[in-house]
Amino acid sequence: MSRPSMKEILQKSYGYLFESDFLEEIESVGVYRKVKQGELLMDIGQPIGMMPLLLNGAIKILREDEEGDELLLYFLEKGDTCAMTVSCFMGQNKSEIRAVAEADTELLMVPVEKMEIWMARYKSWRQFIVDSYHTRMMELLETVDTLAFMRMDERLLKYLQDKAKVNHNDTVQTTHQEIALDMHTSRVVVSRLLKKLEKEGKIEMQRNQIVVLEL
DNA sequence: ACATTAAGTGATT
DNA sequence: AATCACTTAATGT
Repeated sequence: MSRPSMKEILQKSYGYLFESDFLEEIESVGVYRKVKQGELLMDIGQPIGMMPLLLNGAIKILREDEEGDELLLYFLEKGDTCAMTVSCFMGQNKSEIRAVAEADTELLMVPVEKMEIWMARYKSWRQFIVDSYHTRMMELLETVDTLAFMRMDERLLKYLQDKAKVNHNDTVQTTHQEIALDMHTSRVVVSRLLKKLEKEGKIEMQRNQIVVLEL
Protein backbone atom coordinates (compact mmCIF):
# COMPACT_ATOMS: atom_id res chain seq x y z
CA MET A 1 0.00 0.00 0.00
CA SER A 2 1.28 3.46 -0.84
CA ARG A 3 2.03 6.02 1.80
CA PRO A 4 -0.97 8.32 2.29
CA SER A 5 -0.41 11.99 1.51
CA MET A 6 -0.60 14.71 4.12
CA LYS A 7 -3.96 15.70 2.69
CA GLU A 8 -5.33 12.18 3.11
CA ILE A 9 -4.12 11.89 6.70
CA LEU A 10 -5.63 15.26 7.54
CA GLN A 11 -8.86 14.35 5.79
CA LYS A 12 -9.09 11.15 7.82
CA SER A 13 -8.50 12.77 11.21
CA TYR A 14 -10.25 16.12 10.73
CA GLY A 15 -12.31 15.83 7.56
CA TYR A 16 -15.54 15.36 9.50
CA LEU A 17 -14.87 18.63 11.36
CA PHE A 18 -13.59 21.10 8.80
CA GLU A 19 -14.58 22.24 5.29
CA SER A 20 -12.24 21.13 2.51
CA ASP A 21 -10.97 24.64 1.73
CA PHE A 22 -10.20 25.16 5.40
CA LEU A 23 -8.42 21.81 5.50
CA GLU A 24 -6.22 23.03 2.67
CA GLU A 25 -5.38 26.16 4.60
CA ILE A 26 -4.47 24.11 7.67
CA GLU A 27 -2.29 21.91 5.51
CA SER A 28 -0.51 24.85 3.91
CA VAL A 29 0.24 26.60 7.20
CA GLY A 30 0.84 23.58 9.44
CA VAL A 31 4.25 22.09 10.05
CA TYR A 32 4.32 18.31 9.92
CA ARG A 33 6.10 16.64 12.81
CA LYS A 34 6.74 13.03 13.67
CA VAL A 35 7.73 12.02 17.19
CA LYS A 36 8.94 8.68 18.45
CA GLN A 37 7.60 6.97 21.55
CA GLY A 38 8.98 8.51 24.72
CA GLU A 39 9.97 11.77 23.05
CA LEU A 40 9.38 14.96 25.00
CA LEU A 41 7.08 17.33 23.10
CA MET A 42 6.53 20.07 25.63
CA ASP A 43 7.83 20.67 29.12
CA ILE A 44 6.65 22.71 32.08
CA GLY A 45 7.64 26.35 31.81
CA GLN A 46 8.25 26.21 28.08
CA PRO A 47 6.59 28.91 25.97
CA ILE A 48 3.84 27.69 23.69
CA GLY A 49 4.24 28.88 20.14
CA MET A 50 2.57 26.11 18.23
CA MET A 51 -0.64 24.25 18.59
CA PRO A 52 -0.48 20.52 17.90
CA LEU A 53 -3.20 18.73 15.96
CA LEU A 54 -2.83 14.99 16.48
CA LEU A 55 -3.06 12.97 13.28
CA ASN A 56 -2.50 9.57 14.86
CA GLY A 57 -0.69 7.97 17.77
CA ALA A 58 -1.09 9.23 21.33
CA ILE A 59 0.42 11.77 23.72
CA LYS A 60 0.40 11.56 27.50
CA ILE A 61 -0.04 14.72 29.51
CA LEU A 62 1.73 14.89 32.88
CA ARG A 63 1.84 17.23 35.83
CA GLU A 64 4.88 17.57 38.04
CA ASP A 65 5.17 18.16 41.81
CA GLU A 66 7.79 20.16 43.73
CA GLU A 67 10.16 17.20 43.95
CA GLY A 68 10.00 16.57 40.23
CA ASP A 69 7.78 13.51 40.50
CA GLU A 70 5.11 13.10 37.85
CA LEU A 71 1.43 12.33 37.65
CA LEU A 72 -0.43 11.29 34.52
CA LEU A 73 -3.37 13.57 33.78
CA TYR A 74 -4.78 12.15 30.54
CA PHE A 75 -4.00 11.00 27.03
CA LEU A 76 -4.49 12.84 23.74
CA GLU A 77 -5.44 10.89 20.61
CA LYS A 78 -6.05 11.57 16.94
CA GLY A 79 -8.41 14.45 16.39
CA ASP A 80 -7.43 15.97 19.73
CA THR A 81 -5.51 19.11 20.48
CA CYS A 82 -3.88 20.39 23.62
CA ALA A 83 -6.13 22.62 25.72
CA MET A 84 -3.04 24.25 27.18
CA THR A 85 -2.32 25.91 23.86
CA VAL A 86 -5.84 27.31 23.77
CA SER A 87 -5.35 29.26 26.98
CA CYS A 88 -2.05 30.45 25.55
CA PHE A 89 -3.35 32.96 23.04
CA MET A 90 -5.70 34.29 25.72
CA GLY A 91 -2.81 35.65 27.78
CA GLN A 92 -0.86 33.01 29.69
CA ASN A 93 1.88 31.60 27.55
CA LYS A 94 3.92 29.17 29.61
CA SER A 95 3.09 25.49 29.68
CA GLU A 96 1.81 24.10 32.98
CA ILE A 97 2.14 20.54 31.80
CA ARG A 98 4.56 18.10 30.22
CA ALA A 99 3.71 16.24 27.04
CA VAL A 100 5.43 12.96 26.17
CA ALA A 101 4.73 10.76 23.16
CA GLU A 102 2.95 7.64 24.39
CA ALA A 103 3.42 5.98 21.01
CA ASP A 104 4.99 6.99 17.72
CA THR A 105 2.87 9.95 16.73
CA GLU A 106 2.30 12.24 13.77
CA LEU A 107 1.24 15.82 14.38
CA LEU A 108 0.55 19.00 12.52
CA MET A 109 1.92 22.05 14.32
CA VAL A 110 -0.02 25.23 13.74
CA PRO A 111 1.27 28.65 14.88
CA VAL A 112 -0.89 30.03 17.68
CA GLU A 113 -1.36 33.35 15.81
CA LYS A 114 -3.60 31.45 13.42
CA MET A 115 -5.94 30.54 16.23
CA GLU A 116 -7.52 33.97 16.55
CA ILE A 117 -7.77 34.47 12.81
CA TRP A 118 -9.49 31.13 12.38
CA MET A 119 -11.73 31.76 15.35
CA ALA A 120 -13.12 34.78 13.57
CA ARG A 121 -13.29 33.19 10.14
CA TYR A 122 -14.44 29.61 10.67
CA LYS A 123 -17.41 28.48 12.72
CA SER A 124 -16.16 24.90 12.51
CA TRP A 125 -12.90 25.98 14.13
CA ARG A 126 -14.68 27.80 16.98
CA GLN A 127 -16.77 24.71 17.54
CA PHE A 128 -13.67 22.51 17.53
CA ILE A 129 -11.89 24.67 20.11
CA VAL A 130 -14.91 24.89 22.41
CA ASP A 131 -15.56 21.16 22.12
CA SER A 132 -12.00 20.13 22.78
CA TYR A 133 -11.79 22.49 25.74
CA HIS A 134 -14.92 20.89 27.08
CA THR A 135 -13.79 17.29 26.61
CA ARG A 136 -10.44 18.11 28.19
CA MET A 137 -12.23 19.59 31.17
CA MET A 138 -14.34 16.45 31.50
CA GLU A 139 -11.26 14.25 31.33
CA LEU A 140 -9.62 16.30 34.01
CA LEU A 141 -12.70 15.90 36.22
CA GLU A 142 -12.59 12.18 35.63
CA THR A 143 -8.96 12.19 36.70
CA VAL A 144 -9.82 14.11 39.87
CA ASP A 145 -12.58 11.59 40.65
CA THR A 146 -10.16 8.75 40.09
CA LEU A 147 -7.60 10.24 42.44
CA ALA A 148 -10.09 11.21 45.11
CA PHE A 149 -12.50 8.30 45.17
CA MET A 150 -10.84 5.19 43.78
CA ARG A 151 -8.61 2.74 45.62
CA MET A 152 -5.12 2.15 44.32
CA ASP A 153 -5.99 -1.21 42.76
CA GLU A 154 -8.95 0.31 40.89
CA ARG A 155 -6.80 3.21 39.74
CA LEU A 156 -4.17 0.80 38.51
CA LEU A 157 -6.65 -1.23 36.48
CA LYS A 158 -8.10 1.94 34.98
CA TYR A 159 -4.61 3.13 34.11
CA LEU A 160 -3.88 -0.11 32.28
CA GLN A 161 -7.23 -0.04 30.48
CA ASP A 162 -6.72 3.56 29.36
CA LYS A 163 -3.23 2.76 28.19
CA ALA A 164 -4.44 -0.28 26.27
CA LYS A 165 -7.15 1.85 24.64
CA VAL A 166 -4.95 4.68 23.39
CA ASN A 167 -2.41 2.22 22.02
CA HIS A 168 -5.11 0.05 20.44
CA ASN A 169 -3.47 -2.97 21.95
CA ASP A 170 -4.53 -4.97 25.00
CA THR A 171 -0.91 -5.86 25.63
CA VAL A 172 0.73 -2.96 27.40
CA GLN A 173 4.49 -2.59 27.03
CA THR A 174 5.80 -1.14 30.26
CA THR A 175 7.58 -1.83 33.53
CA HIS A 176 6.23 -1.68 37.07
CA GLN A 177 8.59 1.22 37.67
CA GLU A 178 7.16 3.27 34.79
CA ILE A 179 3.62 2.66 35.99
CA ALA A 180 4.64 3.79 39.47
CA LEU A 181 6.07 7.02 38.06
CA ASP A 182 2.94 7.78 36.01
CA MET A 183 0.68 7.06 38.98
CA HIS A 184 2.88 8.83 41.47
CA THR A 185 3.30 5.82 43.73
CA SER A 186 6.07 3.32 44.46
CA ARG A 187 7.18 0.37 42.38
CA VAL A 188 6.63 -2.05 45.27
CA VAL A 189 2.99 -1.03 45.57
CA VAL A 190 2.44 -1.47 41.83
CA SER A 191 4.04 -4.92 41.83
CA ARG A 192 1.85 -6.09 44.71
CA LEU A 193 -1.37 -4.74 43.25
CA LEU A 194 -0.58 -6.15 39.81
CA LYS A 195 -0.13 -9.56 41.38
CA LYS A 196 -3.52 -9.17 43.01
CA LEU A 197 -5.14 -8.16 39.71
CA GLU A 198 -3.56 -11.19 38.07
CA LYS A 199 -4.99 -13.51 40.74
CA GLU A 200 -8.39 -11.94 40.12
CA GLY A 201 -8.00 -12.84 36.44
CA LYS A 202 -8.08 -9.26 35.21
CA ILE A 203 -4.59 -9.16 33.76
CA GLU A 204 -1.69 -11.39 32.79
CA MET A 205 1.91 -10.47 33.48
CA GLN A 206 5.13 -11.09 31.65
CA ARG A 207 8.39 -9.25 31.93
CA ASN A 208 8.04 -5.74 30.48
CA GLN A 209 4.52 -6.54 29.37
CA ILE A 210 1.01 -6.77 30.77
CA VAL A 211 -2.04 -8.19 29.01
CA VAL A 212 -5.27 -6.46 29.99
CA LEU A 213 -8.05 -9.07 29.99
CA GLU A 214 -10.89 -6.84 31.19
CA LEU A 215 -11.51 -3.87 28.91
C1' DA B 1 30.31 -15.88 33.47
C1' DC B 2 29.19 -11.52 35.04
C1' DA B 3 26.71 -7.16 35.37
C1' DT B 4 22.45 -4.90 34.97
C1' DT B 5 17.70 -4.31 35.21
C1' DA B 6 13.00 -6.01 36.42
C1' DA B 7 10.15 -8.06 39.64
C1' DG B 8 8.89 -10.47 44.25
C1' DT B 9 8.63 -10.46 49.43
C1' DG B 10 8.73 -9.77 54.57
C1' DA B 11 8.92 -6.45 57.97
C1' DT B 12 8.15 -1.81 59.68
C1' DT B 13 5.86 2.68 59.89
C1' DA C 1 0.06 2.89 51.00
C1' DA C 2 5.06 4.00 51.50
C1' DT C 3 9.67 2.63 52.49
C1' DC C 4 13.57 -0.37 53.47
C1' DA C 5 16.27 -4.09 52.79
C1' DC C 6 16.96 -8.02 50.54
C1' DT C 7 16.06 -12.01 47.15
C1' DT C 8 15.15 -14.00 42.80
C1' DA C 9 14.49 -13.94 37.88
C1' DA C 10 15.40 -12.40 33.26
C1' DT C 11 18.29 -10.28 29.94
C1' DG C 12 22.32 -8.14 27.75
C1' DT C 13 27.42 -8.27 26.75
